[in-house]
Amino acid sequence: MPELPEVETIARGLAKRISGDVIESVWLGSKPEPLKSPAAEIAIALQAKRISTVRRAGKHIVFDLESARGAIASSQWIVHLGMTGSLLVCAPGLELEKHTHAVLQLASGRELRFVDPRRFGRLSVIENFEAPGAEPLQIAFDDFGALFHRRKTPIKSALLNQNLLSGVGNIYADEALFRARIRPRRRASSLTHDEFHRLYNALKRVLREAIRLGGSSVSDYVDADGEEGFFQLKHRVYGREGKLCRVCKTPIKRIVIAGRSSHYCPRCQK
DNA sequence: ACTATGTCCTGCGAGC
DNA sequence: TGCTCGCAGGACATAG
Repeated sequence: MPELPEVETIARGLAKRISGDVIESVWLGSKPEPLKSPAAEIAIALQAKRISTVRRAGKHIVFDLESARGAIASSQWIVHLGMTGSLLVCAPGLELEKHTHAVLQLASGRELRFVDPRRFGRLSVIENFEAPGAEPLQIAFDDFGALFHRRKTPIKSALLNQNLLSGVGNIYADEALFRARIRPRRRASSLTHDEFHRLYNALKRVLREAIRLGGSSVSDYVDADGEEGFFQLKHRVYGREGKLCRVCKTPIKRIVIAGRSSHYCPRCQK
């Protein structure tokens, strides 16, 4: 469900609310595990650890942990929300929502819960985690171009490849391509220097604006405070098949690229 | 090495 | 009202 702006919003909300809190105990649902690391390993790694910070890396939420006694322990709890995962901070004893897979009891008395109906989300404990791809908001233009300009795959697929850029998903790929006036099926290698430049800038702008508005709430996304985002009001192509382009009034088209629905304006995008 | 396709899950809305 | 179908913001394994 969440892409970079949504994950950023969630991570900021969590950082604000639970930084400094200590994990007293851990419950992990059994079942087909949404776990990347073994359950016992995760439970042990989280137990009695202090959450020093919460931040985003690509689409991952990173909890930096340290020993509750202040000793250095550079392990990190990594949460990937998949499509439908959410992290909730709530009062203890509140009835467990269906599809709750993890509950952390915090020293402050609250609980941090991981809920994920579709179970595409993943939990793991790693040391020195790094997302494989580059951060779209950090990368320099030259590196951005170098990442893509030899690839024969559609530019849309390349944008979704997390090993290249980390954090771009289906909504923001479509929205950035519209703003850059580039069709999603274009081979990445066919883009001109000017087009790469437009795409680079469009992607940064769209991600920054989405973060400012708290992300896109298109189905059930809410941030750590239970608040919805507002960027869906700014979508120009995503989810607008058949509706009129906000720029030229041509109906927006929907096609499938690499199994993902892709939206574009046949007149504005070349 | 790079690229396209299928699969993992549950829930929801559209259409009949 | 109740059923089936198609679709969903992600990422991986597998096949070509």
